[in-house]
Amino acid sequence: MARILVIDDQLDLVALLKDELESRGHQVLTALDGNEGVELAQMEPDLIILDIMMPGMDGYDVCRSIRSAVSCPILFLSAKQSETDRIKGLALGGDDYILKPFSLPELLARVDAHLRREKRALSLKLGGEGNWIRFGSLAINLHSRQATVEDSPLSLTKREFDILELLALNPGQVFSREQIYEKIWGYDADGDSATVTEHIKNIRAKISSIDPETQYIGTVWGIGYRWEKRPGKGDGDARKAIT
Amino acid sequence: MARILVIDDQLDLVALLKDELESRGHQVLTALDGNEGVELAQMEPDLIILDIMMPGMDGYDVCRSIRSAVSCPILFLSAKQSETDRIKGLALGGDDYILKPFSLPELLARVDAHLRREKRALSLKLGGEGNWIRFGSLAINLHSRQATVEDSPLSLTKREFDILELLALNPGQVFSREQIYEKIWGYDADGDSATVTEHIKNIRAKISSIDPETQYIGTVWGIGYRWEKRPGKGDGDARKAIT
DNA sequence: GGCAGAAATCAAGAAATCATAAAGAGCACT
DNA sequence: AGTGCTCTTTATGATTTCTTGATTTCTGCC
Repeated sequence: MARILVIDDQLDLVALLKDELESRGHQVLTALDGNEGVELAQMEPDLIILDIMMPGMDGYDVCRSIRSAVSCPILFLSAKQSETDRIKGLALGGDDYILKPFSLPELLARVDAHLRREKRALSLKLGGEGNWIRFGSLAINLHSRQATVEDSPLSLTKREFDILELLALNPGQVFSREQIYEKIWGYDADGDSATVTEHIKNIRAKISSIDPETQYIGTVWGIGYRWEKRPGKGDGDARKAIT
Repeated sequence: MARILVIDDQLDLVALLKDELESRGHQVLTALDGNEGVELAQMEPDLIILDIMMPGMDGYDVCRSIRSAVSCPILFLSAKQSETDRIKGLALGGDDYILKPFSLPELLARVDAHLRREKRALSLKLGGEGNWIRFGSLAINLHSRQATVEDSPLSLTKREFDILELLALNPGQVFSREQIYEKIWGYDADGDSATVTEHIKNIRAKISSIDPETQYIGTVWGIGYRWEKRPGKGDGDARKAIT
């Protein structure tokens, strides 16, 4: 469901949280110290649970160094009871501050609340239930997972929709096969990113069965694919036109 | 700054919060019971502080009835210490649960944290693309790996883009062929840096097909190439000027 | 003006990457 | 178990890009 990063030097606690969160269907990354945590924060987790008291780089340090790059909610975990500590944590860019020892159900509830909110904020931005997000002649409804081109419905499979969503929601941005694979299959999936190529082909085929004129998904040679904001026509060589 | 709705039947507490929040620049709406709260929630506040124990419609009821319509964060305020109450509040769509009596600075810090997060979530997704770096009439977008000269798109191959990026991001700095080769192909690549020459040629050709007037990439005789901060005109008299 | 070294140009072959097709594996639903 | 759909893998051919070496042009200097 979500990717959660747990950073804590207490092995037993990390194991407990990992178990519980995984049993709820989440993917859990764990780090046993601050440095490792900063590393793993690059994996774009959806939420971070961060212990404050750790040897070496403490939770505050970790938060400081990742906050600018990572926009997900950060939950501090700490035995520090003092009010100033709590305020410090929140002021540094934390989103919640949970006292140790904590109640596991409450922690889980808070995690859910944060994830739910993140999702809410996203869907607010992207349009709610009945809302279609439009990209030129493509329209996507994230809620019903439907897509249309020129108002004709596309019948996309799950993976195809995932890929289309990723590309269309980030118009213009280039994604390598590997990036696409990792984002959709998960960072630890083992498989060949060549399968991405195949899906791209199928998506293109489905789109062009409706609109053969326009090339929506562009190939960036040697790099990957991108959703063309201003799609090129026909057999698609914006390139030639330019050169 | 933000519009905050406070729903609580304790008049003194409401007044206190209103004062504090307003002194921090927020606009504060107040409601003294559940029904009034539901009414005011129509005003699209950015955040709601909601007491649980109120006569008549309690905080849970309020939350239930507005949650579907209001997407902003809801902070529960309650004297109920029990874990199940806290979990209930969070499960109903609340985003935080603060025990009474609370520390005012902490409450304010939490309010800030929630507002900050909301802002973060909104500004983030979708609407990126703004990452064009401009160098005079050249613009480069690292996300989409596109470059334009005088707003006309350049269609560059992978290596060409890499080289252009290296040069343009360090305007004025001279790079030898070997440096360019090493930076882009990797320190352990085996090959002839003469190929750099060829790519430079191609980049120049593509640029001058759009803007034949200006020389962007200068040759530093015996040394290498550099991006001209103040490009020389025409068929390359920049060179003389440089040497 | 002529010379040597450096850079630019050109063309063609080599290498890398992508598109396509086709077949096999996995999965859910009967 | 059988069917149908989706997903994955593999192989092949087509295309683009990169590289290389020969050749020409340019630069700085005598």
